[in-house]
This record gives sequence, structure tokens and C-alpha cells, in this order.
Amino acid sequence: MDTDFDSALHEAGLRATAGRVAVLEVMESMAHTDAERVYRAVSEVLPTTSIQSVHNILADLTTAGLLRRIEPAGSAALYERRIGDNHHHVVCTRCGAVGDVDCVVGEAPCLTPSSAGGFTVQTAEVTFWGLCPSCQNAAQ
Amino acid sequence: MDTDFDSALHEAGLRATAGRVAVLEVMESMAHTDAERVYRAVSEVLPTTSIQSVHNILADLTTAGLLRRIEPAGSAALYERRIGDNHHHVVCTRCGAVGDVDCVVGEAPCLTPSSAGGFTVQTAEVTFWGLCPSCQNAAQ
DNA sequence: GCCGTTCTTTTGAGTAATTCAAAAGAACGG
DNA sequence: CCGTTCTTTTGAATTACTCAAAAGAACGGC
Repeated sequence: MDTDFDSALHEAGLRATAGRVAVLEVMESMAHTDAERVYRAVSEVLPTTSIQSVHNILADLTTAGLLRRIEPAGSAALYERRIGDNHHHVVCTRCGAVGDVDCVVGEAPCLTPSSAGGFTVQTAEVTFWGLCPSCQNAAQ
Repeated sequence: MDTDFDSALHEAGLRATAGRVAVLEVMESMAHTDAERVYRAVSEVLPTTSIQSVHNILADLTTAGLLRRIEPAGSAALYERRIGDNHHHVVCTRCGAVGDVDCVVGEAPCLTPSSAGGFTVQTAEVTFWGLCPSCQNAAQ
């Protein structure tokens, strides 16, 4: 079953190593995870790995386009497997939980700045801030 | 001339200390600066200060609503004096330069997620990524 | 104007997340 | 199967920031 990941890695120009396959595997079942949690999950199947290797692998997979990296204010960097669509995120201001937002109403035109001071804009990133369901309950 | 800042601080429930006034002063002439640059500017007028104090002051002024803090991915936290409007930012992917974006075309409706997975959304933050004028030149 | 309470800053240490670098080890094309 | 090249390991370093205790400054009341 590693073959899927092997070929994905090869197509991205990367060698199919045990560490990379293991990271891709655990990312299948985790959304918006930081390096530490990936490291703990990978350690169970590949005990010789280190947190530095995981950082290295996550960086390689991100630049190869196999993962996406987000950095919400106040959190460590988070990685997600869902790529290719430019979806957005909701972050809980209380606990830091992250959810996906498929799209914003109005879509593309919204993401055009009215004036960007001479910058050429390539992408737009939207982060919504609010309370996740369980923090809504905790706050009554 | 400190009186403006003094009363602003008092109205925010903070004491008007030399450090806080100096930070507000230098922030007038700097947009999107990190703690280190604020520290260097404040040091010239208040040599006894420390980077920790500057961090502390910036945090106090931010929670008091006198400054706004942004954390673009890949940069240290940046502070800006422009508050009260919810404007957005353009960040240069090459050099990290930051510009203000007054508003996005389409405005309010754009900033409503189509579905937020049970999160209650309070604010939306938009970050545009692209190249600043001088990096456009550097890349020809 | 002085005083005491309370808020701030200073000083120094500590932390988290990440990066860097050199040497050992694994992939893969030939 | 072998050698080159890419990866991981190991260990140290860095950046940006937070924490905490003691010294110092603001400001309201007298």
C-alpha cells in the first residue's frame, strides 16, 4: 500500500524513503497537525526518527507541493494534506482548533485587493477567527 | 507634546510611562515593525530600556487596543498604529515587506464563510501574498 | 508636595519551535 | 551490485518570546 505514496514522491522528484512515506501516511488521518504531533505518530512506526527529521521531511513535502503549511497567529506551523484547492481556515481564539472553510461567499472577486500599493498579488489567504463548538459550550 | 499619548494611555487604563510614550512615538513613523526595530528606535531616546520591556509594552498596548499585532507566516510579530478599521495586508513572498490594503473588492459579503463547521466567526483576516515593487525589479 | 499603594520596568533566566551543519546511511539509475 | 547523490541522523545553535522576582516609577489621596 505504500506504492501510492512512493509514486507521489517520485512524481514530485523526491526519493521514497520510509520517513516520508510514514509522514504522508499519518497525515491522511490528521488534519492541521504540527510537527510535534506528526513526530509522535511517526515514532510509533519508525522509532529511530527524530523531530529534526520530521521538520525536514515536512519542509521537503511542502516545497514539493505534497503538503500545505499554514501558520495561524499564536500557533506553531500546521501542515495539511488537503492541497490543490485554495481553501481557507477558521481558528478558535480560545483553544486554537482549526477547521477548513471551503470557500467564501462571493469567491474570486473578494480576493482581489482594491489597491495593493504596487505589490503584485499572487495569492490571497483568509483566516477566520471565532469559537469552535466546544469552546462555545465551555463559555455557555 | 507627550500629552496626546499620555491621555490616550490614561483613557486605555494604562499609566503614562516614558517607555510607553516612546513606543507610541516611534510607532507613528514606522508601519509594520517588529519588536526588535521598535527596541532600537526607543533605545536612542531611552537607553535604559530592554527588549523584554519593549515586548511587554507592545503586548500591553495591543491588549489595550492602542496597537494592532499581526503575524504573517514567516515573520516575527509586527505591530502597527493603524487600528479601528479592519484593513488587510499584502506581504512580499521574497523580502517580507508588508503593505496595507484598504479593503477588498466586494467587501463584507466576502468575509462570510459559506460554512465554518460549527465555529462562530467573529473576525476575518485577509493576507495577500505577492511581490513588492523592489522585488519585482530585482526579479526583472 | 509627600506617601503609600499599585502598576511597570528591569534583570536574568528559561522555553518552544525551528534551523543549521557535518557525518553516516539509504535510494536508485546504470 | 555499485557508486553517486540525496536523506537522515545527531548535536548544537538560533530566534522570538515568555516568565518571575525585585527594584523602581505613577498617580490618587491627604
